[in-house]
Amino acid sequence: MTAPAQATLAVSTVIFALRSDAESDFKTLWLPLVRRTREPFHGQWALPGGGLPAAEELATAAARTLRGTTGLTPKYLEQLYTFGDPGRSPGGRVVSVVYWALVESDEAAVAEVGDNVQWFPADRLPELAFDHNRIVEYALWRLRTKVEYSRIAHAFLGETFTLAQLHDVHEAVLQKALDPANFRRTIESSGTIVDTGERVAGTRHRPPRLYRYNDSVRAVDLGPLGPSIG
Amino acid sequence: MTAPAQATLAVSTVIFALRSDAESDFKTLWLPLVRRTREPFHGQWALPGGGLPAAEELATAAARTLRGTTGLTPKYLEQLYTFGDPGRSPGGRVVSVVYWALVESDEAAVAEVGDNVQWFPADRLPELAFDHNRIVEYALWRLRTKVEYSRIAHAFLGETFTLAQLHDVHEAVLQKALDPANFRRTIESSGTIVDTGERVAGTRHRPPRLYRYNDSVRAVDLGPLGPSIG
DNA sequence: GCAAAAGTGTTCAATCTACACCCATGA
DNA sequence: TCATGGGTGTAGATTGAACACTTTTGC
Repeated sequence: MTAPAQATLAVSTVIFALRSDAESDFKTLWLPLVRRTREPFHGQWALPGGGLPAAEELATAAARTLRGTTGLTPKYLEQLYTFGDPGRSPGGRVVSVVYWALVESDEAAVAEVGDNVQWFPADRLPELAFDHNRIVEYALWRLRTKVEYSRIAHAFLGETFTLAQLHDVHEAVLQKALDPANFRRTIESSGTIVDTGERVAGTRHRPPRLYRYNDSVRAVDLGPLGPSIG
Repeated sequence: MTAPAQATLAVSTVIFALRSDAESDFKTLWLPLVRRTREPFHGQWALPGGGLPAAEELATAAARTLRGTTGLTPKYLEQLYTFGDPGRSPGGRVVSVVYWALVESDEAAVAEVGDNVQWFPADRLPELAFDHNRIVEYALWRLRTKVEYSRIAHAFLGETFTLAQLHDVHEAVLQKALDPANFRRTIESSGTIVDTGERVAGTRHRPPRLYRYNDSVRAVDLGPLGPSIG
């Protein structure tokens, strides 16, 4: 008997950014997809990714893919799940280690990047190649769950940010209104942000404080594996 | 240039059971390890597992390994993490998809199984092969975290159980005392267990009720991927 | 002063925690 | 009837949601 071919190993990444959306009061989640240039699923949209180079870390491969697709660097990157059903890829088994990432929401970067890369709103995706629709749904669930108990929303923002901006990010991700007063107290008492002492000038109302993320609490978000994940 | 060999895919499983322990008031967590019969790490203890057969589901491979090692069937099985550092295995890269499982704590089954399989207390392990000590630590963290917000502890018990038994499992996993009165109310109001109407006779005190796990809430434990995982 | 958003205070209800106490059985 | 664990009640503390209110700026 002939030994069946070993499964192929691939790394894919679900990349989230926030963007203003004409169809919604909230900002909404967007993600970049790449058009497949060969079979199977030729011409359909798929998650960015590819085979795993022999000497590359899994997380590094995910970050490289992300940079190659969007030109951006992930502000947050975490392993999501490994999908390996024998039938998920017609024509040869592929086991995909999937990561999910948050990137800073620069409006310019979320524009069209090229013919074969395009950003889509996460809740209005076309039919994707392979089982990628299911993967994105799971990534969305993880993002929404984690935003509630962890403090990762700042990854959508720049180095410093106002509480109102962070508030808007939480609202956009969770798709529900959050009381600004209670939100402020919850975040402040969590110790995850630090007052920079600066304020934003030039608004036509009371100038808000600028905060910075407190790096010393990051490890908690990921559990024991945290420190080793970029 | 020669293309470097593709990484090898393996599936390993961290298997937890509860067992009485002379050195502790609580029951403690034990897990089975297998002695390696070849290099690398020849003679050292390692997590049960092996290469992924070409046509086998990941979770099925984990369950098969579990059965082969312990003769038991998992009451709970979930993917833990995929470990793929290029340097984690001397002599050829191995990417390991690791599962964790809970099995019913039959004292007999947790006895010595053979020369090359042995159960160890989870917090007093020898130095294991590869990065397996780190993997077990992560699995322990996941188990303890998940017992608090999910209701998986019943997987250590039989079909029916008393609240005192479930209480003892929680105490053993979390390694701290839990008020029996409050524990009862928390579990009862969660809707995860159902009163069978039966009681345990023959105790020399008030006979406790027997409960059964409520299957209809299981899906919540695993999120959107739940239903497809055995 | 006025509009607008920043930021604070306060109330009420829900939940958690600790612990007192009653119940049902075997010996 | 007593010892033992099963099971219930309840007061106080903590947390969370709702919303009125005060502050600080630009115009």
